Formats: sequence, structure tokens, C-alpha cells
Amino acid sequence: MTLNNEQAITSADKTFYQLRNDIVEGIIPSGCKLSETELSTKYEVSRAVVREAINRLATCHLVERKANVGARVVALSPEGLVQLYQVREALEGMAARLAARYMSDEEIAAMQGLLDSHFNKVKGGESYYQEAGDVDFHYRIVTGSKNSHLISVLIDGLYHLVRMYRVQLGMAGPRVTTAFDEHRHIVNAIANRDEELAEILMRRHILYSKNNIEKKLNHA
Amino acid sequence: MTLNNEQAITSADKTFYQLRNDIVEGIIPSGCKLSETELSTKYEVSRAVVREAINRLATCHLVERKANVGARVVALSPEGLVQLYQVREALEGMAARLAARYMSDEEIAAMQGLLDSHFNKVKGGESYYQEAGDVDFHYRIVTGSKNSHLISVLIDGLYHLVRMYRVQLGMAGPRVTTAFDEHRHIVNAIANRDEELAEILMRRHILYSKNNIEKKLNHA
DNA sequence: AGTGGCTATATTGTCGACATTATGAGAAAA
DNA sequence: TTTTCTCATAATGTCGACAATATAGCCACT
Repeated sequence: MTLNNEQAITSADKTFYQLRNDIVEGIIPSGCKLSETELSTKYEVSRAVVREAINRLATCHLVERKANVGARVVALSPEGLVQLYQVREALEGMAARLAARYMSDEEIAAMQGLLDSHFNKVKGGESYYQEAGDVDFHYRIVTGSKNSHLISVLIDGLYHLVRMYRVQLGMAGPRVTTAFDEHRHIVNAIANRDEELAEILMRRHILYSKNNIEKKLNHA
Repeated sequence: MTLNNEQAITSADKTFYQLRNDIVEGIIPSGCKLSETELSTKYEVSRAVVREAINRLATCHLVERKANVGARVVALSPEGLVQLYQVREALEGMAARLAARYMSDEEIAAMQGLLDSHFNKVKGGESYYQEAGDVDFHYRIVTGSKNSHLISVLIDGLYHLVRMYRVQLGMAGPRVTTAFDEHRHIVNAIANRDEELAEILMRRHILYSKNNIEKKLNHA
């Protein structure tokens, strides 16, 4: 689970987070219609706050809204997944480049320490790594870019969609050790302040990741 | 002016477009506070629709909102401009790559025709090209990527911020002919289905554009 | 005079009711 | 039987009022 430093202060925030979680986890299934009145009774809040929550979900591309008709949970498709990873490749590639430029030495050291601890857990046989570790790694790179647009588009937007695909298409799977090595190489490039290499490696990393998921998707 | 195929159907849409335009054009100055009650009387709509419009503006990064405090028009800064162009470089580079892959021959031919007509106008001494022409060109590349995420992030989001910087920092300026040549080379790469080159050229094009604006900004 | 806390006020957050639009069922006509 | 029109219904869009919160000003106290 993503460790949320985003805390709900208003009632609409809370409803938004709950709804988002329910959608990502598949509790509200893909393609399902979101009735404002229904949700307002279910979550025990006014229709106005449900409306605001749905609007925010729409900007995350987790639901699609049509005027005077309503909102539906986004439909998952192979094409959608491909498009998602195309954008991730561009955005996270740039994030890695900027991380190599702007991350402080302390941040880089902390990230190397993170990878070390992951390595021990993987070596110890824990499958913990796959989800939380991967999320944590990419999260640090993105925030390390110090670019508010990159941060908001990826962390507030695309990552939830990525998680939705992973959860609902049952991507718990492997690619642990190979992904780990790729992470290592990326961090090394960042530590060497090699922007060009950091970007290339990150793009390859995401491309491999996409191919892996696509392969699984076609076999299922 | 951007030719809007986005048409307002609901009242909130109209208010959103009006507000967005007023902000981009500087009619509502940068840093200005947006009072919901005040705007609701000004635009003669309910506070609820103003609220929704402001929320949408927040997702475009045109205003910043704080809970229980309100929304302010975003402040323009050199750092903000740099970050904006960093994201543009990543996103539009990928868009050019995908355009080379997915655009139909007819679309490419139409784009070449567009450049020809621009060339005639530039040769004829019209300064028309700078704004509308540039917008049109980039618009076609992005839509040519057929990637809904790229399209929405760039066209619904970043481009308005770009325009806001251009308008408010008085970037009417030159770079017409050189930018035109760069456009030509990009279209040629796309026509040759050379994804790699299309992306590289687009990234360079945006990098140059950024440097040009930064230079002006420092001189002013 | 400066600082701390309190109150008044204005703004945002939330709510329920009304207006408007889309959609499906059913009747009438071909 | 099929098609089209009408109308009922249920949803979204919009509104004004109330509740909760932040901010500024004022007063007391040191």
C-alpha cells in the first residue's frame, strides 16, 4: 500500500480517497456507473461532496464523466495500458534525468540504503519487494526531480491507474530480481550525475515492465 | 487564439472557460485571490458552479487552492517556466515519436500542407505565424500521438499555462523563421516514420524555445 | 509599547430542494 | 410486427441557506 502523506482535511477529501481506493482495488468494478445519490447515501455525505470527489476522480482518469449523463469507472483495456506506459516512459525518464541533476547527495545515499534493505529482503525470500518496494523506488525518483508537474501528474494521477491495472489484472508476479538490478543501475547513474544514462535506463526499465505485463495479459 | 472545439454545454463549463481565459490573458492578475462569492455575482451564476470551475482550474495548475482558505491565481516564476518546459520536452518528445508511428498518411500530408501555407504567410511578411501557427502545429502532433493521456495533459492542461507565460511576459516575438525550419524537420522525420529522430528533434525544438524565452526573461 | 488571547466577520465547506436533461416504457400509427 | 411519438421517471445540474473554519481587529495584561 502506498504510504499516504496526503491526509484528508475536508469531507470531500475523505470521500475522494475512499472512492479512489474502492475503484483501484476493484471493490467498485471497472465500467460500473457511479450514481451520485446512491454514493451519497452509502458514504453518508451530501451529494455535493460526492460530486466534487467524482470530479477529482475524473481528472485522474479513473472515471469518465459525460455531461447530464453521469460518471462511469474507466474501462481497462490493452490499449489503455499501452498508452499509460508510453506516458510513464516519457515522464519517468525525464524524472530520472532531473533526479540526477537535482537530488541532494543525502537523498541519493538514502535511496541507495533503501535498495540495500530491499536486496536483503529479496535475498531472504520475502516477496515483499514487488509492490511496496517498487512503488517506493519510483516515488523517490519522481519527487527527486523537484518538478511539481511531474510529481502531480505521476503521483496524484497515473500511479493510481497503474495500481488499478496491477490489482485487477492480477499482476502480483515476478520480475523481482531483474527489476531490482535495473533499479540498481538507475541509482548508480544518478549517483554519478549521469543524466543521459539515468533517463535511458529508466525508459528501458519501464519499457521492459510494459512488455512483461503485456505478455501476461495476452496469456491470460 | 486557440480554435476551441471544446464547447460548453453546462453552465459550469462556460464559467470555467471564461475564468480560464481571463486568467491566461491576465485580466485576472497573477497571484490574485479568487473569491467564490465575488465571482458568482460577477458571472451571474451560483457559487456551486464557480466552485466547480475553480476546482477544474486547480487541476490545470492555473490556480492553487488551500482548504478552508481559498484559491489564488498561480504565480509566474522563472523556476515555474523551467519546470513547465521540462515536462513539455518529455511529453511532446514522446508525442512526436508516437505521431511518427500512428499518424495516417493523410494526416501527415495535411500537416505538410499546413506548413506550406504557413511558409507562404511568413514569406509574405505576415507575423500571423508566431502564435496561431505554432499552436496549430504542436496541437496536431499531440493529437497525432493518439494517446489520450498525452492529449489531455498537454492540451487541456499545460498549453494554457504556456500561453499564460507567453501573454503575461510579452512573448510575442521572433524565432519565427528558425522555429519554422525546426517544424519542417520534425514533420519530415514523421513522414519518414523515423520515431527516434522525430522525438529528438521535438525535444531540441522545445529546449531551444525554452532557452529563447529564458533569455528574454532575464533581459527584461 | 509589545504580546497574548478573544471576539467579530467574512470566506469556504456542506446540505437539501428545485430545475433541467436524458432515457426507457408504452401507446398509436404504418 | 415494426416504428415513432409521447410521457413518466430518474438522474444530473443549479441554486440559496446554514455550518464550520480562518483571519483580522481589538482588548486586556505584562
